Amino acid sequence: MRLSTRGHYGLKAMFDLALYYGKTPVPLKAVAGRQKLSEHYLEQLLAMLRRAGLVKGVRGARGGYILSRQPAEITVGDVIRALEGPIAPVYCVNEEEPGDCDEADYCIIRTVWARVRDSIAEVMDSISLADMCRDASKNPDKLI
Amino acid sequence: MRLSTRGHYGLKAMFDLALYYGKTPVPLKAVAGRQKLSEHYLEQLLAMLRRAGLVKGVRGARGGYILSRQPAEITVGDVIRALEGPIAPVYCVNEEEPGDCDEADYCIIRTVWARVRDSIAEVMDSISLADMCRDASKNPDKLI
DNA sequence: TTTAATTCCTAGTATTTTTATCGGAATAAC
DNA sequence: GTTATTCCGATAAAAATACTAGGAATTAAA
Repeated sequence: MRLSTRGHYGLKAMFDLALYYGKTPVPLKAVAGRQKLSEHYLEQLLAMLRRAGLVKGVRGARGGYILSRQPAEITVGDVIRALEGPIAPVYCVNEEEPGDCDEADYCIIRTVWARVRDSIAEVMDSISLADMCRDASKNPDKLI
Repeated sequence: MRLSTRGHYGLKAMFDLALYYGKTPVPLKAVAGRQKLSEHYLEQLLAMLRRAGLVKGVRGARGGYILSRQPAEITVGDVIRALEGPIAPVYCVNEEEPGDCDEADYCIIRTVWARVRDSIAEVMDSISLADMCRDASKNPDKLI
């Protein structure tokens, strides 16, 4: 039950952008520097987030990235789905197009994974970037 | 957020053993045949489950595997931890020995993953093999 | 109009993890 | 002693992950 670094780094980046929401675009380099991530790698993650409609890129000097919606309108679930695909502990309980357990046997197992999936989705969908910023402002140590 | 096939196959095997609990040992070949899994691969999973103390191997002719505790005493969480390691969406919120996010920054992220972890663990720890057998007996179609 | 800062794009590659496969030794029932 | 089985260690193939590299396109500002 591991997230890949895509999800982890991607959420860091989105949180970073949320903290700067409403200001000038944030250059990739700034995010990568603060989060100590490879620029090139992070760039790919931001491309995925852009294609998913979660961020916008502003090209040219003084460009950077900005969230395409308000932080309150973007959840952890949005970010993770953009980077890791639909939430699904196993293929047969995929949120979008559940693969078919060709044999209809043993599907008690499937109900277990469905409960796990729902529980993950519920948590992720209930936390917005704005929630995270609010928590951060209560603990200044944890700010950037 | 994917489980590897180890967890998926392993839970299938444990459920299979639970359905035969109290009877003669179940040979690997029988489990593999019913679940349509590679014998050799399943053997490795059962070795992991044995080392974790969840099953016992009975060697020799008429041997096989049996659960080492009653199905009510074994949860999905036990099985998954034995096969996939401690539940942890990311290394820094590992259930057992959380890796240290050397930089103390951005750890709002960590609280998010901790909530995800707890929610997964809560579901997995609340479902026992006995619960699954009970559900199965209500839906005879889903029995072996 | 040049320069510098930046996103955007495509491709490649090294590493790690996953998913097996193989062959045989040890054990025990019949 | 034969057969059915677990147990063990090694290896290999496949897939995913995590990154690296280089350069084209775009834009602000000097």
